[in-house]
Amino acid sequence: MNYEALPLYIQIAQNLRASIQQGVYRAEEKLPSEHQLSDRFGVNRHTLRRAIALLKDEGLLRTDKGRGIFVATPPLEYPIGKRVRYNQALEAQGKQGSYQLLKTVPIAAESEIAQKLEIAIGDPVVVLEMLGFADEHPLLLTTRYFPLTLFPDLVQHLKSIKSISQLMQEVYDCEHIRRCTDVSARLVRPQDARILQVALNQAILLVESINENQHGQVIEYGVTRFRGNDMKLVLR
Amino acid sequence: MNYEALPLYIQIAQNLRASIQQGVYRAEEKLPSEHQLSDRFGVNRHTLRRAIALLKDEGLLRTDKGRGIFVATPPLEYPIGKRVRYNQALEAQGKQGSYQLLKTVPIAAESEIAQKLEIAIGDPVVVLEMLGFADEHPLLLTTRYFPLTLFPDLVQHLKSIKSISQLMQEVYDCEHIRRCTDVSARLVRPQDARILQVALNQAILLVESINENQHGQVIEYGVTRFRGNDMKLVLR
DNA sequence: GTAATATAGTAGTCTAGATATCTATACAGA
DNA sequence: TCTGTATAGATATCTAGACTACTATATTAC
Repeated sequence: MNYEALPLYIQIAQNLRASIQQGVYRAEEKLPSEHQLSDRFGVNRHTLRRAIALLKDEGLLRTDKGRGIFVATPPLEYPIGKRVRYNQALEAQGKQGSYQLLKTVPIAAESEIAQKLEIAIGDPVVVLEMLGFADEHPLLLTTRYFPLTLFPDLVQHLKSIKSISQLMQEVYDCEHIRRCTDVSARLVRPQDARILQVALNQAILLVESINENQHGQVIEYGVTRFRGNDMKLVLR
Repeated sequence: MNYEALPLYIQIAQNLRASIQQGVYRAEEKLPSEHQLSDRFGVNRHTLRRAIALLKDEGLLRTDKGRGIFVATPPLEYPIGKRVRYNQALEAQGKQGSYQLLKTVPIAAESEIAQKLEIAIGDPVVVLEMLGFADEHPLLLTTRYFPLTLFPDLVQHLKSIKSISQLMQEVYDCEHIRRCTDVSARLVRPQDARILQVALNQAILLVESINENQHGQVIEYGVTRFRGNDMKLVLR
């Protein structure tokens, strides 16, 4: 029996992962091109690409079309405020924390998002990815979708305003009401594990929520991953 | 500008996603083989596989090497409301709920249990361990503590009655109302994994609940472990 | 009848190559 | 100086085919 016969693309991913962790390639540094790397490992370019895909999934690498493969920077870049009520779960416990905005991407709604937000497919939506802290420790990672038709210039406002709830209230005169919340348990995804600073093979709480305003319009669809051991949702 | 020029593998994923949501393929049903699907969509097998990979990532599909592509079973929904009705929730989704009583042990309450049940240390309590099924598949494992002072002869009645809620209602004239529910995520314990028939290193939902009767007396403290992938708590 | 074996069908891996699309740069022309 | 264009190099997508490993089933041997 050949115990070491892991697929090549996994072996290559392990090799590159080690190189990055050992500092052979530093943050934001450009790796050799796919062509060079596939030559170096003696595999086909497609096999190498599969290894790169794994590492992208883990959040270790990032690829820019036409530019190259880069080591991803650990996400500690755009803090936009402190002491924000970033979700009902923390509010329910009267806890507050801080968060960092990791990503702000405008997209066109594909079918699932459109359905959740009750808008048409293709309508403009902004995706936020936020990392929430409690006592300086990463606690949750949330991906939130807001319809841009209801909130024009949301991306602009995000740069200057501290709290999403506050922004909703003050700029758009919009309440932030929970319509529906689904809770399940999952194993942490590799890319989330790094950001949440938990080991692989840890359990997380997966909370899916839909929020609406005072007129019953859906204003947000969000998926939050809580560190399962640290977090206990309390329902009363 | 070509706005519709999404990559083929994304279009195919959307197509299949819609088919699943529309019930063209039902839970646990086998999809056509990769060969057949790539023929149908008129693309290469690799392109199709990429679409399948997307849907596997979303948890919509599952592939078994040598067998085929299958629609993953969507998680059961478990509404959390005031009343506690385990079987009704399942039956609402077309599942037959049933229970197996694994253990019935009368004990004297130690401090934690006494505190949760709001009784004195040493008071008589009965511990139930129950395995809950949905259509013959183990779904949850629950350990429940009932104060025997409120429910004399509970152990006797358990042998003849199927539903705890029903027993409470009919024998003790006692409502079964949710006071407090805590939800977190854990890795399954090895001994639970065997009973729940899940692999080790799987995530489970850990639900801790305290229930009271119509007079505000605590009648139950319970700890339930749900199969995380199969169950979704729904709060509305 | 049962167990071993052959066979067909399935998903997984890997190679090979073509084309598309995006980025950076150099260069020519206004 | 600015702008458009050509070009080289990069990633992204797609096709084609070979081979591996696993599963289910039918067939054969006993």
